Amino acid sequence: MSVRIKDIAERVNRSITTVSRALNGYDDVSPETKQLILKTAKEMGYSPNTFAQRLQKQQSDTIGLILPTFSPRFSDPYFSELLAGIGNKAADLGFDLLVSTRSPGPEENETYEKLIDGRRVDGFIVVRTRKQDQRINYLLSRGFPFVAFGRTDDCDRFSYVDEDGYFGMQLIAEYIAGLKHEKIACILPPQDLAFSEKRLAGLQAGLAEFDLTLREEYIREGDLTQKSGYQLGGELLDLPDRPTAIVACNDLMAFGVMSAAQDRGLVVGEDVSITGFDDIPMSEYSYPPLTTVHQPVYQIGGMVCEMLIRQICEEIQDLQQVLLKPELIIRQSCRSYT
Amino acid sequence: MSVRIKDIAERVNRSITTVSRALNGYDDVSPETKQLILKTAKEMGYSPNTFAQRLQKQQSDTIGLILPTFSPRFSDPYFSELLAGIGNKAADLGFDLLVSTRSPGPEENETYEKLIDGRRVDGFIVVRTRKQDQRINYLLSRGFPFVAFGRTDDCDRFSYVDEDGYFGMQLIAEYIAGLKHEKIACILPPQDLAFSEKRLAGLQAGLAEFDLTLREEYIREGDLTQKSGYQLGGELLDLPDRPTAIVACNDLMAFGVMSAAQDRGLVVGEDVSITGFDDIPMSEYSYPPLTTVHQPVYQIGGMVCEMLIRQICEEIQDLQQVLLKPELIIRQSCRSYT
DNA sequence: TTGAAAGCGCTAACAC
DNA sequence: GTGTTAGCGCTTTCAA
Repeated sequence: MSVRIKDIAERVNRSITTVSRALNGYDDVSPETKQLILKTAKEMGYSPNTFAQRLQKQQSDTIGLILPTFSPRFSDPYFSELLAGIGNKAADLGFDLLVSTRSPGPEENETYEKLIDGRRVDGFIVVRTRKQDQRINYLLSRGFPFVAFGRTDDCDRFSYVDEDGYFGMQLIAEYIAGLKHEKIACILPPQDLAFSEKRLAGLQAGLAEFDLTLREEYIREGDLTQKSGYQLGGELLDLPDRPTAIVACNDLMAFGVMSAAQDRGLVVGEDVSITGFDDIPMSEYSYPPLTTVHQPVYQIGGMVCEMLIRQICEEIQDLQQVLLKPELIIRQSCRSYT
Repeated sequence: MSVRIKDIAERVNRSITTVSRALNGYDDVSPETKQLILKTAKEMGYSPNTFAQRLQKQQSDTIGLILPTFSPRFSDPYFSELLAGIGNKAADLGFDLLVSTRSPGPEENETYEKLIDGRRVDGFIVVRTRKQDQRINYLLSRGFPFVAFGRTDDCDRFSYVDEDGYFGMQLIAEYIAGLKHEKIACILPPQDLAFSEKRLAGLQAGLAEFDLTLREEYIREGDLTQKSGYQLGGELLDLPDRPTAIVACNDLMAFGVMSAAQDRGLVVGEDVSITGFDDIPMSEYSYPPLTTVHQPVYQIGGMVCEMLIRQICEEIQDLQQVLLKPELIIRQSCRSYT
């Protein structure tokens, strides 16, 4: 039913080799033959069988992305944007994108293993890196190509793109401290994530410039969802000596905190100041609009993807390590403490 | 470097045929041989070359999903949840998921064509259906397997899962009308989308039960983003004879409308009532929490995926058409008009 | 119960 | 410039 190279060969009375060469643009085919072949191929509606090509070439022209889905309700605007960035770039460069969704854990590792063993992908993009990242260790141990979005505790052995979360939180800290807040609370990402301690450290460093420290009781650890922001923000706000500013380590949690504050009759940006991190589109339309740190997620997706593909094609050998300087986006969720 | 069936064959002194049969669980292999082969395969760390299998079997065990990304900043929590639903189900059933991201238009169609012609996928999941959907017409004309999430103007020729948006909007209408609102505005999805007119019709039908009609000047068409909700909601609120309730056709636009109202010093759920559609997680944490209609997107993703795979495997021949009854989720963004 | 051989559709080394 | 041939790794007839 579908046209093969052989069919074309028979039609033009040439060998399949010649057809193959013409199709692949080799120049050891006479112009006339080439013309003829190209023309008939088009007429017959030929298109190559991808799997035959891949089997022969021993490469899949496919990159893998395994999304860590924490909850069943994996509804994260951040990831859909990242996906678009990766997907569009991959398509531009002629690569397929194979996506798997697994929750972190042993099953996740098996998925990596399976894809490698079945030779189904040429490389991976690893997202949401952990401090000690078994996925990365595994990939490293097998010498399999990958690029990470994010660093780890030990990241001089692989290529990555990351945003400088330390610096980003420093900006937040300076901003909040500049607003004269002193009772500052923080809701951290899960501790095992690589960016968790960097953000905390940045916050502390920024605060230190103003001779401020973060009180132990003001630190909480969330899971990056609105729900946990709501819960932990509530706890913080119910403290006898309530913080006047709450720094959430991502926008989603910040929205949860806002909601908790509003439930308690507090006006966000008046009675309590709240900040986020990521600058997802929603943060421009929350009430009040959220002060946060921007991450160019779409572009990062594109960069990571391109780096990986170049690595696969061996256009680059060296490690590439990119650290982006984030930008503070001031909106209306904070005000000066008086 | 990687183990092939041939290597195992040599090791156990059997033909590759026998090895293949043992590995594939055929029962015309003696138990001992089978044991031996399985054992050595494991020892040698054998795993089959996917592309060789696929070439031979003439099927890809892969389903395709082409996400329509409207804006470069494709940040839609709805889709990440859908993706998780599809992805997890696909993995469970042993299928790969190939994801492409393209903005609607000619390029999008080429992507479908390319994947089919290269025999890279066995079927597609089509999302965000249009009234006249060229993607679906194309797939139908080629007789290529697919299942749609959503209907079209002419949808008795293919399998789909859809939520009954007509009914959903009826619920909204009845709720709003029951709250004594009369000046009710509506922000529709883009007209070319299939669910657009269904939602409008449902709204009108629900209103009609209360002898209410939708005024022409109160109808707007958005693009499903917060931004357009903000813009159009603003227009509506600036009307000399301002509506008292604004029905947005998805949650994201509803958030935009809320933000526009708040910018104008209006209290949402007091001065103006606002509703959404989808019930994305954010709608529970907006200020105020949003009254909306629930869509079980994760489950829908799973259903659609399973239907497609059954269709591919020819376990089902008949068309499957599922229409889900939605549920109204009442939160705090509306109040009785007095 | 096993094996030889053909073939899936393509590429490439080599010879002419 | 073109064709012959082998081979990518696997499955599956067919014959023994």
